[in-house]
Amino acid sequence: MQIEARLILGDCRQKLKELADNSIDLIFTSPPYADSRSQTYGGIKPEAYVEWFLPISAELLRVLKPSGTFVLNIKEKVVNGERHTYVIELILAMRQQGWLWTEEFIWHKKNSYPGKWPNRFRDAWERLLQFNKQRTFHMYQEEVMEPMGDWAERRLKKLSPTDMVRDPSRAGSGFGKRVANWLGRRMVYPTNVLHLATETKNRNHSAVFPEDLPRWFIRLFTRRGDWVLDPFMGSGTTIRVAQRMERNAIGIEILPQYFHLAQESICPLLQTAPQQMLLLEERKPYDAAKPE
Amino acid sequence: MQIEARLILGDCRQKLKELADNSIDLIFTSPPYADSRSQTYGGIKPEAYVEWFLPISAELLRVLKPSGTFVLNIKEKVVNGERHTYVIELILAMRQQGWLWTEEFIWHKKNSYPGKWPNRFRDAWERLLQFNKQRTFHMYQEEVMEPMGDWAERRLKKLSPTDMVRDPSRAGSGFGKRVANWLGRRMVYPTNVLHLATETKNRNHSAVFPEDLPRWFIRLFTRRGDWVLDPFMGSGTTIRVAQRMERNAIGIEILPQYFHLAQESICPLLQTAPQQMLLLEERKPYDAAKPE
DNA sequence: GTTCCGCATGAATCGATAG
DNA sequence: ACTATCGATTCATGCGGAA
Repeated sequence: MQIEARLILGDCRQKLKELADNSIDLIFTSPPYADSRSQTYGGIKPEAYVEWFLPISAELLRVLKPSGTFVLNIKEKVVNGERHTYVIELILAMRQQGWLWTEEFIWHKKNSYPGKWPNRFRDAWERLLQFNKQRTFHMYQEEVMEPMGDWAERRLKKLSPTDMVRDPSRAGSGFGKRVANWLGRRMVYPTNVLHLATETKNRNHSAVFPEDLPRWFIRLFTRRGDWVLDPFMGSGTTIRVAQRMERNAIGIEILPQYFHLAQESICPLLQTAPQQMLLLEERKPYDAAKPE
Repeated sequence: MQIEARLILGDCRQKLKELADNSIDLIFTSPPYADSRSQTYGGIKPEAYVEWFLPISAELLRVLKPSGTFVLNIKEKVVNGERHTYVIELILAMRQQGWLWTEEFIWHKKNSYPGKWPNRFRDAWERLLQFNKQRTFHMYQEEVMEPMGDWAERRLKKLSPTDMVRDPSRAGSGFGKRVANWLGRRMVYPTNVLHLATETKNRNHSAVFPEDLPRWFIRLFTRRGDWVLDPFMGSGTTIRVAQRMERNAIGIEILPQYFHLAQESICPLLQTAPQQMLLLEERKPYDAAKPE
C-alpha cells in the first residue's frame, strides 16, 4: 500500500482551499490558542478567536468526508481571572455552520505538576471536541479497547445463577446484565476520559500533545490507507503518528522552522527534498490490535 | 459555636426569595438535569433549560456574599446524537447576569454508567462550574492539599486526620490506618480534575453524588461557621456534609419524600421536629490544621 | 482482624416499534 | 412526520457475609 505524507508550508486559510471536497477521513488538530504564537497568525485576541476560526472550520467542513470526524484539541485561557468563553462560543458558531457537536472528550494530563496561584489550581485537562458532518460516521471502537479492571479476575471466575438473568423489574434504571457474555473477555471499551501524560522528553520543540493522543483518535476513526489532516501541524506530531500507522496524511504549517522540524521527523531520508509531496515506500501490513 | 441546619420544603424559585442578600459563602448544587425529574420541576426540556434556570441563578447571585463562590455540578445530555448546548448557553447567559465564570473543574466518574453504542463511549465525566461575584473570593487552598505520590489516582481519599475524628462515616473503616502513611509525606496542591466514584449504595435517592464531592468544595471555599446553600437539596448530601464539617447550611427541596429523607439523615435526633429550623448543639472547636 | 467473594446498582443511549 | 415507550447493551464500586 502506498502511503503518502503531504507537508504544506503556508497559511491554512489559503492552503486548505487546494484540498478536494469530501476527501479527508479524520482531522485532528490543536490550533494556536488565543494570544499565543502572536507572530504567525497575528496574535489572535480572545475576542476575535471565533471570527478568526470560522473560515477555517468552514473549509474543514468542506474537505471532510461525510463519514469523517473532526477532533479539535483546545482549552480556553484565563483572562482577567475568568475562563474566557471563546471555546464555547466556537462550538455554538460551528453548529450554525453545519457541524454536529457529537461529543466532548476530556484529556486528563496526568503528570501535570501542581502549581500555585492565589485563585486557582493547576489546569490538568483539555477539551477534545468531536465534530461530525452526519449522525453516522466511521468509528472503529475495537481498536481502542483496554484491559479490563482487576475486579474482573475474581468476578468472572464463577458465575452465579443471577448472573445469567437479571431481573429488569427495577423500574427505570435497571439493566439486564448478561455476565455470560463476558466469559473469555479481557478487554473493555474505554470512556470519554483519556488519561495521558504530557511528554517532557523532547527538548527540540515544545510538543503540544503526546503522540498517544492523535494515535488514539487515528485508531478510533480511521483505517489503514485513510486520510488524516492537521491544518496546524506544528512540529508534526499528528502527521508523524499517522504516517507510522500507515495512514495518508496532510499537514499544513505556517512557520518555516516548525515546518522543517516536521519535515525532518516525518521523513528523515528526504530532508533535502524540495518537493512538498513525499511518497513513502510500501510497508508491510499494520496490525492495529498490536501496539507499536 | 452554634451550627444551624435549615431545611426548607418547597420550590426554590419561591423559597430563595426569603433568604437575605449577601448571606451565603458557598452554593454547591446539582440541579435536575434536562428532561429528568419530570414530575417535580415540570420535566424541563433541553431547549427551555436556560430560561428555566436563569431566574434561579439571579436569586443565587443576590444571596451570595461578594467573597463567596457558586459551584454548579451539571452535564449536558445527548439529544439526537449530539451533545446538547444548554449547558454552555447557560454559562454565557449567567455571565450576562453578572456572574464571573472563574473555572471549570472536571469530575472524573471512575465508575461511569455502563453501556455500548455504535457511535460513542461511556460518559465518565461531569462539569463542576465555578462562578463568582468578584475576581477576589475566599479560597482556602491548604485545606485540600494532598500527599504527593499516587495523587493522580486516589485524589480525594486523602483527607486530613482531623476529618477522621469529625466524620463518623469515615472513622472505623480501616481508613485511619492509612492516614499514618501520609504523615511525613510531602503535601501538594491538587489540580482541577477530581477522581471520584459515584456512590451506588444509596437506594432511596437516585441521583446522589459522593459525599467527597461537596466535602472537597466546602473545605476549599468555606471555614467553620460559614454558610452553605443547596437549592436542590435532594436527599441532602451537601447539607449533611456541611453540617458535619460545622458549617451552617440551608437546603431547599421541592419533593416531600426527598425532603424527609434529608431531614432524617441530617438530624436523626429531631426526626419528628415540626420546625424546619434545626439548631444543633454547641461543638468543641475544630482545628483543621492539627492532626490528632 | 484480614481477605475474599457474591451481588445490586448507577444523571445512559440507541434503534426499533408503536401510537 | 413526529413523539412516546421498550429492549438491548455494559463496567466498576462498595457493602455485607463468609472463609
